[in-house]
Amino acid sequence: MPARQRRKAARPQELLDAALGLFVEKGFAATRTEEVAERAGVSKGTLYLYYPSKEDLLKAVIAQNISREIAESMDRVAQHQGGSAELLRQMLREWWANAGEASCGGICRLMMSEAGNFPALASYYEAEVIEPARRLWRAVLERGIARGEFRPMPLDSTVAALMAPMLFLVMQQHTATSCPQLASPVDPAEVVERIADLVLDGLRAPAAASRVRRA
Amino acid sequence: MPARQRRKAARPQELLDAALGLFVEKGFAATRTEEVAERAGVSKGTLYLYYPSKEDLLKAVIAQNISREIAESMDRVAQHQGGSAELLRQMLREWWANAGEASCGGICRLMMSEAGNFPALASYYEAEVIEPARRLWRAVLERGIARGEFRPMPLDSTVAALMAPMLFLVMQQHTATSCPQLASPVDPAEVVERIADLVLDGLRAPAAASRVRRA
Amino acid sequence: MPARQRRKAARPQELLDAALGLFVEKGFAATRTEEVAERAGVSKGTLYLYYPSKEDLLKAVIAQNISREIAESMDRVAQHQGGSAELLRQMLREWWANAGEASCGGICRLMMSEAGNFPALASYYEAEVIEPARRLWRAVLERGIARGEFRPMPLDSTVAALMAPMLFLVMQQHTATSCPQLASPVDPAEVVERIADLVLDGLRAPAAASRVRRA
Amino acid sequence: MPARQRRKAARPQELLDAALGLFVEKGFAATRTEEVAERAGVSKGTLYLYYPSKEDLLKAVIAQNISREIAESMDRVAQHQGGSAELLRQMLREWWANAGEASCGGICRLMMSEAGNFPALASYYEAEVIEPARRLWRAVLERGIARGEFRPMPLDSTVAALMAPMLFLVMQQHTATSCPQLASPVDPAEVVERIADLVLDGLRAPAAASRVRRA
DNA sequence: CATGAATGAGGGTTCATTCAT
DNA sequence: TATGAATGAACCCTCATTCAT
Repeated sequence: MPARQRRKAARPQELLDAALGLFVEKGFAATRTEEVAERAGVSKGTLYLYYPSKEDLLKAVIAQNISREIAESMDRVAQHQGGSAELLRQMLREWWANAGEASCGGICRLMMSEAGNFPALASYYEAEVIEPARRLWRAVLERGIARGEFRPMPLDSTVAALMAPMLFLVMQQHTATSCPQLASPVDPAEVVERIADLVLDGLRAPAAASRVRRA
Repeated sequence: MPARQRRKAARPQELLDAALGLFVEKGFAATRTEEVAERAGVSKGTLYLYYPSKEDLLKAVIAQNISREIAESMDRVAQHQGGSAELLRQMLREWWANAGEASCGGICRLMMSEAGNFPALASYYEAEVIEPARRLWRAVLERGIARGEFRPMPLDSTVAALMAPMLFLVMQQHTATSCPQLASPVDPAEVVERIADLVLDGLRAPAAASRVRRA
Repeated sequence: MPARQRRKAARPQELLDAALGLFVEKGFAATRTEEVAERAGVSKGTLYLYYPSKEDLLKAVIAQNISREIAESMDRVAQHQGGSAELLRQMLREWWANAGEASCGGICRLMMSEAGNFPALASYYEAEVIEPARRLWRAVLERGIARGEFRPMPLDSTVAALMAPMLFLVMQQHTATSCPQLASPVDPAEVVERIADLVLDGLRAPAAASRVRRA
Repeated sequence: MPARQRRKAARPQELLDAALGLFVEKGFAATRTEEVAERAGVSKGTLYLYYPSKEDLLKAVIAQNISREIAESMDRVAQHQGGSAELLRQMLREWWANAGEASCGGICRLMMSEAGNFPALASYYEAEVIEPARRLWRAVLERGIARGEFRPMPLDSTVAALMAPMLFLVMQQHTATSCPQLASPVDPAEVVERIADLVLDGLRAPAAASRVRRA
């Protein structure tokens, strides 16, 4: 494969990475297309060979980066053996590990800012990211209930109650990248553990809970 | 006071209200100064008689709107009589009532998007809003521990674990205003109750907790 | 009336005049909006206070300049007293006087180049300019036939045969403004007379013609 | 000659044909070089192997297409036997047949739009196309006068008066290709006949004309 | 010769900001 | 003080042209 073609094949991903970084750091509006091109090591015009507009670039950034991560998490959950409490704690940790450090958190933040200006993008995000994630968490809760490990509970509100703090943490983490003043004063990983401690007490089936406490 | 002067005295607040609404609906970058002036019922030029730039307007919006709400919440907590669990649940509800429906949620969202571009603003926000809020929650936890109602716990991470879901909910609520696709499928007030249920189980002192369960 | 308002009232016409001149000299695509603004004595941004886009500016240029001239010519024809041959000759002269020296010729030329790119504009031009002009010429011919001055004839094709050379002359004249190489080597006014002679009198050999003249 | 070389030899003409078609349909400015290449079945870069710039391509298009057609017409005239009136009518028809349906009309239109932006091209066009055409028409008139078929006349203005409507018709015809709204409502071929009738026969009232005819 | 990825100057358009009235 | 016409820097995007392969 000639060098030129190798470059061409790599371009879209290089541009997406550059765009992701800048959109997440500075916001969509505050990022100039020329900066994206520069960070990707190409000229302004080249960007437009791959993405027809700045908005399409944003769509591609979101489309590409998120669906994949969600899908991977779902796989891991499906294969879990063992207690549901441990599974849930692991999911919390894993989400943090993925989203907190990878791009996902930045994208959540981006969507929260830009959704109003790009309704089509918001619909896509809701359908491809948020809803699958909800199903993922719901599956874990149902598993726990079915196995008698979790007490019966209203599923939808519990799912929301579990996702909310995690989503905030990943957004906060990415905000801190470009704005250290707003960084969490405690290590977010520790907060994740604390969240797990708190909610697992509330989720456990009463019998199990008392047994644990007595131990 | 003649009507003209009353108008003049009210101008800054009218401009701030207009700016708050628009910044929160559309984002800072997507809001034009002319729109702000129009919503406030003045001309484009008049805006600049009161605020020297769009950025200064943003600062004033944040400065004005938040500190007040935080201060009011702190007052209510200081005056509470009764159980700490109930106090905490009430704080969660109250925050939701205030922030979810008033402007505070929109400002959180705004800060999360714009902090990177306005570091000075972020510092101000951290010092005047976030840190006081943390002190407020910490005070409640310390009260509960001191009264034997809550078990001993790592305070900082618990505060973060409590604030995170609430902050997410208010941001989500305000996102939904301009983007219905991203609205929560469950009533956020219900999610607040569910959060309270979950974390209070985890916070209660063991003795108290087991007593509750046995009952 | 304050000076500022007087300026504002005059702006649209100043911009239209500047745009007409430049579009006609250089063509639509080759004219930069900044040039139009400069010729009108304002800055680039000001143009957009009056016309929302370059294309709308072109529409306004055409709408404004032509309909008026056509309407005036129709008036003059309606009021003519005397022989139809002389009326027709006078119309040819007048069209040349108006169109050849005023803006109309430039606009014909502009339409011929740009019609394909702006179909809506072409429809407007056909309905508001071309068709009224056809009616004007047709009216003259019908008048002559009714009065026994002209022989019966196929009207539509005769109208086309009369308009064609005149339209060419005005376009040529305006081309010559920006391109002297293509100027007519004979005075177009003389060509107009010659056209009148030909169509009124024929190309026949002197013998036949002189017999006619003697009559 | 191997196929490859035949292809290579044909390239310039294929490019010129493609360019002619597009320039005439959309105008010079609105045609992208890539479109020309695509229509000619080559890549963008290849175009530049044959023509050093878009402008040079335009020059070649004009140079190539017109001179040839003019030359052919002149030949036919020189060989004509018979009456000058019939010769002239035949020339009108032939011009229409050639120019109206072939490329010449499009090029006239193109020159009229672009002459101002390309003075060198205009000079070339004047010298190679317009002036020879004038000589052609003048020769026909002189022939008629010499044979006593046409009355003496001012030659230059008569030539202009004859060419003007024909040039307009071919331009209009080509405008109609890309803009049906501006198409002539009468068949141009019919208009050509009418032009011939008029200029050969006059617009006079039947009385005058019949006297002539009787002679 | 042929390709097509890459370039970057240039132009249309927006909008925060100014200032004459 | 209030207005709103005017400004012009900045940005998105296009496309003629180049050049490594």
